[in-house]
Amino acid sequence: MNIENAKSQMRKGMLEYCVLLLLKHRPSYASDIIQQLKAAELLVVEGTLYPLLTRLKNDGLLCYQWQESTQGPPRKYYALSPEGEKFLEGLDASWTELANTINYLKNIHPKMIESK
Amino acid sequence: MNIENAKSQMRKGMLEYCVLLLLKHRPSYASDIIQQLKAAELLVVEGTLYPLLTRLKNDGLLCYQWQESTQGPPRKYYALSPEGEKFLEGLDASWTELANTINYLKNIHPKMIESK
DNA sequence: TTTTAGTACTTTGTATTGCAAGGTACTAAA
DNA sequence: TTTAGTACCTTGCAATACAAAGTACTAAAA
Repeated sequence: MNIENAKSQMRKGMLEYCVLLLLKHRPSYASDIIQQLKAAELLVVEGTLYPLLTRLKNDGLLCYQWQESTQGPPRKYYALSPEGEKFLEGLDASWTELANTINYLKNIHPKMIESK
Repeated sequence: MNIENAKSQMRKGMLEYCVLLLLKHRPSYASDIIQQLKAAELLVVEGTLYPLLTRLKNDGLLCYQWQESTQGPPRKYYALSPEGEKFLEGLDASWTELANTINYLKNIHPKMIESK
């Protein structure tokens, strides 16, 4: 077990949330999403993102539109569906809950040690 | 895809961090850890925790000691090894980074939409 | 024309790991 | 001797991140 693996594990599950957050603000295509996440210091690769987008689309959370590009093959622009927006609200709540839990665990008062 | 599954995915990778955080403050045995995490509103089950503890021990991050119990079978108390403490510091950094990333994504200014 | 480079989407195979379910074993009370 | 409580452990399945390889379109270079 190395720290990189651990970080990768941490990203798991968060990716879905991050992608939905991005798409809420701007419909994007896969390569664009990867660039945006990279800018936010979250590394993702194609083999991770494409299946994720397909999954979210199959679940009705995303829809897409093909769009011509002046420099290369056409792009698949994904955007949140109404269900996707609702789902994202749920994830927002889950994220807040998880962040609270971790902050709580990080701040367990040293007293707990003595109470043992 | 339902919200429960998504929440479960979010917990992935965080569990390891949470368990190490708990053990930093107090050596504990598995059932105790489950109770503590439950109190922090993070659900974990035996089938998840036991393999996790074994993994962390095999990686040299945890060590344990058997201890008699007055009411039942003996308990395996786990505690952080020196490597485990270092590892936890790395996870602290990763967590902070991830939390920053997500907060950044949550607060992307609407201007980004126009700048496209 | 053919080749090369760039961009973009997709699939396959592997490894990790959360979790449900079932199992073992010890203690103590009914 | 049976039942209940506590604790540890294992097996099998499903989800999914990722590496790697593949397809296809455009445009510029040879």
